[in-house]
Amino acid sequence: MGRKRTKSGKIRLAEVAELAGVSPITASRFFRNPEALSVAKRTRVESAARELGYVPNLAARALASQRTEVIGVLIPSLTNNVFSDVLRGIYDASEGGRYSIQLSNTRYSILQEEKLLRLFLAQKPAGLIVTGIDQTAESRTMLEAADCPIVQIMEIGPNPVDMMIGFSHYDAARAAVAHLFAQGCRKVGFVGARMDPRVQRRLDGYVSAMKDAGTFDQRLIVTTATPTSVTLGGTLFADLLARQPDIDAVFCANDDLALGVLFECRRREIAVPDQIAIMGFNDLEFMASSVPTLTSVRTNRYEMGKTAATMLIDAIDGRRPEQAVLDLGYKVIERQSSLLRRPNSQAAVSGMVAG
Amino acid sequence: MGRKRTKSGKIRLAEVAELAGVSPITASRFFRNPEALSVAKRTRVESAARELGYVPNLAARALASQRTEVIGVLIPSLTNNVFSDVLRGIYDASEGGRYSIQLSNTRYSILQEEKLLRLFLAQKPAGLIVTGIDQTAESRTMLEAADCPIVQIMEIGPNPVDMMIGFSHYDAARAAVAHLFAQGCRKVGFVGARMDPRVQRRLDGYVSAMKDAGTFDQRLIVTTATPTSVTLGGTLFADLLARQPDIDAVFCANDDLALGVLFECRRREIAVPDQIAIMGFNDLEFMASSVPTLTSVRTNRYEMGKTAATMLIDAIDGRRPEQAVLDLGYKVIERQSSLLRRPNSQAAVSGMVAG
DNA sequence: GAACAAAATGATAGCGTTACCAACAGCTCA
DNA sequence: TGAGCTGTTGGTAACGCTATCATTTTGTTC
Repeated sequence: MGRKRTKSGKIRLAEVAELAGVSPITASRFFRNPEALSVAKRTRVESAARELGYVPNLAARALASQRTEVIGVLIPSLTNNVFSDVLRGIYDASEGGRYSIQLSNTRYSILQEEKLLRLFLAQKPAGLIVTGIDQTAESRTMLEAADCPIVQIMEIGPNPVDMMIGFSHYDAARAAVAHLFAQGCRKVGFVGARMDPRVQRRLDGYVSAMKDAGTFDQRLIVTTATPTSVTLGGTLFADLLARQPDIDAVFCANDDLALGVLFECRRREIAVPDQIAIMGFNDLEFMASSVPTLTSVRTNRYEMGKTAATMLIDAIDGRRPEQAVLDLGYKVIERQSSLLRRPNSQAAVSGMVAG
Repeated sequence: MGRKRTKSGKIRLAEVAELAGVSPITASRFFRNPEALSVAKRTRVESAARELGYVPNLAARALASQRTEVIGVLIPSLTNNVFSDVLRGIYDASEGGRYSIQLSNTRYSILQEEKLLRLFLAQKPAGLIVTGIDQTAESRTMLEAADCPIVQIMEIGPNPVDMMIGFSHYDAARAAVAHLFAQGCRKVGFVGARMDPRVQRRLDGYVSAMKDAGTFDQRLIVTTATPTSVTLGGTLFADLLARQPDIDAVFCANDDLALGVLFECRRREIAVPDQIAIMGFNDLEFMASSVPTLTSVRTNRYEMGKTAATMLIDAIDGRRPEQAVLDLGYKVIERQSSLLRRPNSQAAVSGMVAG
């Protein structure tokens, strides 16, 4: 009896095996572990597959092998530029490989995250990338019980579930404030929105640096749970000014806010940096382009995503990374908006950088 | 013989059926079409499933039913704000439903798109969302042969593959230029980057409007294939100025470029809008916040994504939309950067809006 | 060249679900 | 009363692949 196609005319593994003159299971091995075949059969299966245009059926593979080739990614927001850079890194690293990315956004809610986690884990993903270190106890338990590699991204902290890549937002904020102090600023305001755990830790870093310098004042802090935006930066800054007209610098929890502050200064004809210095966080592209250019803390977001996905895939394939926790560091990028007393200093203050 | 669990301890449909006292196939029907069961059995299956914490095995379902519950989404870029808004709409619309989103980015390459399309179609997706109307002939053939609903997003044009949702970039650009003319501008420059098909059509709209007014001059156009950025806006504007110092307006193909132009004007102490009017495209959030505020053309990106996904899911479930092509229109948002002779006019010029 | 180990290959039996068709109950209508 | 519906339920056989273990082939050693 000749080869029999499936109804839909699709090529199955059996057809490839028949053309190659091997058993289906040998053909199957070719796609999973080519080295296990003799060179002769390897070539035969390869050309048979190409000739027939064989495409493996992932559903059948998943059912038979009891695992999927899906990497789940949980991020808080699809809109935030910060995450789109990370995402790009993740997609770039996974491209061309056997694993596909399944993306979901938690909308900055750890309960939503827990729900999605449950959903993901039910599908037995090959690996998982989750944002941050502030999961619910229930999520934490699920993650620890999951039998797949997991990478926590965006920040580092104690007790990683598995692997971890990011940097210390606390330290980065301290470095930012230290830079402003070095420029001669004393009354440094803080403007923050959304106040997710990482922004909160930046605030903590700011508070500790201010306390160290003996210049801490609760009234210098303006925050809101509202999602961040450029417009909001202006609004919050206006609030801050109304309360504390004599501030000499503003540390913004992100660059959008910083841009909003800059615009608000322009509207009010406040000279930047002469009257007020401005500092952002993340170093988005536009920070180097504004007038004046805006000082920020550079974070390696693309690299973070790319490395996270690479580490994860390696771990899935049984190649555990040497160090499970990777600190990608940060770097204060000094620009016009904060250069006061030392206008010619263009040196950068770096955080710890691993790798 | 009692119920026998699978090795992994997972609950299968068979266990649910046994507890409910029905056959597996009846239990299966409960999850796909509850109305087909009698009320008694429906209740029994439902509580059995809940009691056992049953989660369907998607791989088995896909294998048996010969189709997946995956919606493929092909977009050119993960970084571009424009697409992140669209994506958010798509995810919001699909959330909680049975379909999951599989995202890939084509990096603005129609060859990459063709490759990804082939990959996607091999998995028999439930539906497909693709960006734009400029596929390769091969892609077009594959799309037309695909036995799933398809939505083309971002723009509208003739010969939809299936469904289509977007707006006319050509008309939107013409409306933008018309607004500038109405403000008394004559020498309107064009600044564009990346030059993907939609930007190209905006350029075409600009050219046609300029020709209609008899003010067209090839030297007023500065474009590059480089990815867009704020910094690039400044650079391109500088090129334009060097060539045509006497322009009185700039129409930017997107808002990032417009912001870059604004900064460059500030650097050169060019008064906006008095010396040069600026107009962007997309109306990103910061446009309303800059100094001066920036005129732009608002496009309904979130709604586009949300509606596209909703239409697609409806079509998958057999509820075809009344109209296969949806024009979401656009709206010129007049702001300070372009208000010259009629500084108090805040009226908006709208494009055709369907739905 | 026999004995053994290692590498390569194959046969069989599922993986958990749904498609397909058959069977049956309850109802309407003549 | 029974033919003919309609609505509901179940039995059987895939879906296309891989895990497991058995078997064959090849290589190595003395």
